[in-house]
Amino acid sequence: MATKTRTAKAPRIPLSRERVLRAAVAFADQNGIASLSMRKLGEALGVEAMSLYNHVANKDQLLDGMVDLVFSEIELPAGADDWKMAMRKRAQSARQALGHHPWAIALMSTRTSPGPATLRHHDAVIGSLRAAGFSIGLTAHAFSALDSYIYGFALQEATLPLGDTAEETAAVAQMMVERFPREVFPHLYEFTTEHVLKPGYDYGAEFDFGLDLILDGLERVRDSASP
Amino acid sequence: MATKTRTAKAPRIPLSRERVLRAAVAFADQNGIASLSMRKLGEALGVEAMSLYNHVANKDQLLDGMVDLVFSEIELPAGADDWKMAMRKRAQSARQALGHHPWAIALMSTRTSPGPATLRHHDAVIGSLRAAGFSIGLTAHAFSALDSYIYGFALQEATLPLGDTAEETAAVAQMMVERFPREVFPHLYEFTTEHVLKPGYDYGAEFDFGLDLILDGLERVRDSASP
DNA sequence: TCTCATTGACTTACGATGTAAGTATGATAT
DNA sequence: ATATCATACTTACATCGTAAGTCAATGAGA
Repeated sequence: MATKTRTAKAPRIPLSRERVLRAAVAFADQNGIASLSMRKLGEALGVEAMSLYNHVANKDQLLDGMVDLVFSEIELPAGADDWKMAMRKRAQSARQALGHHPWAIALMSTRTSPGPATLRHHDAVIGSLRAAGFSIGLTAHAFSALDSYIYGFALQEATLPLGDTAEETAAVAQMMVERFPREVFPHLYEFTTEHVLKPGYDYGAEFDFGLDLILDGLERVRDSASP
Repeated sequence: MATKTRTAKAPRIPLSRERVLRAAVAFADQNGIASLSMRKLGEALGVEAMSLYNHVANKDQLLDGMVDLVFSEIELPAGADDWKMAMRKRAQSARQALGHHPWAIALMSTRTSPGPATLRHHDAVIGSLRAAGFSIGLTAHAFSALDSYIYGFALQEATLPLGDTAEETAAVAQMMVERFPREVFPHLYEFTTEHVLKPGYDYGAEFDFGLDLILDGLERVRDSASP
């Protein structure tokens, strides 16, 4: 009876804010953000719910930290690339990160205090544009347009019911045809049956089209502003 | 002792799905979506929580209905306008509706079954583009680009802490300068202090810039595709 | 080596939440 | 007057976030 309780257990890696946040992200990825509770997160970490409060002030701060962790996954614009390539890469990286964590978009829209990774990301984006000769005003335009597009696209992607496999697509098609009666929504009907549900269609591919539209437009505006 | 209980009360307007949804939207507008509960919504309607379940299947369906109600506020593209004007008007109307109900963006990203008003909106947008000579494929591009931008902008606007009044702005400025140390985030620092926090700046005005970027780009693509 | 402060995990408890199940009431139809 | 039916109310339960208090392990100073 050397020690009293809980002996012979695993040596117990101590918790940390980092570990808590990573576990929360993994949990939300698997089970959805709606079913993330402090108790279940504790369970996933082999710990009681209240222990988590030693590392995050409350659940809201946990959610803040999760969003920031997702932002930290986004590639910063590389100084080596020209601005267009740098923006394209970081946009695609952002889409990828938000695609891996579809719950992040919902969180972003309710949380108003950005974390350090988010701020670093924004700082790098602004720096990249400024270095490419964008005036402050035009940088604001570009930043707003690009980020709106990126987040909005991620939102639509998260919302779209289109599955990955062929069976999923078929099931979705069935549901859509039922919900979009040809007489009531003729254009939507044609659009989905003739295009979106056709075998080769991949909504993700739409991303680059809109992105290039914005990038080309920005380039044109920049060049016409400072000849 | 003619009747037994609850006599002499107001004649009691009966509940309806419509009335429940409208009350829910009003509640969320005033108190935020996070504090909307079935009990509080019932209270706002002078009714017990469980009575609401006679008109909505569960809370999720209530949220679905709320999103659809917001969509019903968005102006449909008018057939009389040329496509660009029609798209501009509906985009501005959408931004306005989402601005009035900032919680809607968060809901949109978690709800995958669009309601009738949402479908009607999409049908009208697709119809407007098709009528303007956009091919189905280009309509998909346009739809994706425009809606991504619109929702993303609304998301950013909902997230941005910038207040409306001068005092609010000052308070935000104070907070930002503290959180954005010049040495750590030099570009962000310059950007906020030199531009965003300057008296005349209004983030909402950025909307039209990006919108026109996309609309002009779409027009160019359409005209070069079918000469 | 012993002592003791500190850290971080555990226990208990409370009010609030979504909603299943059952009950009562008032309006309408016969 | 009676029966039917829609709709509101009551009760109950599992789960939630988290305040407050307890207890054990750790590391420093003597």
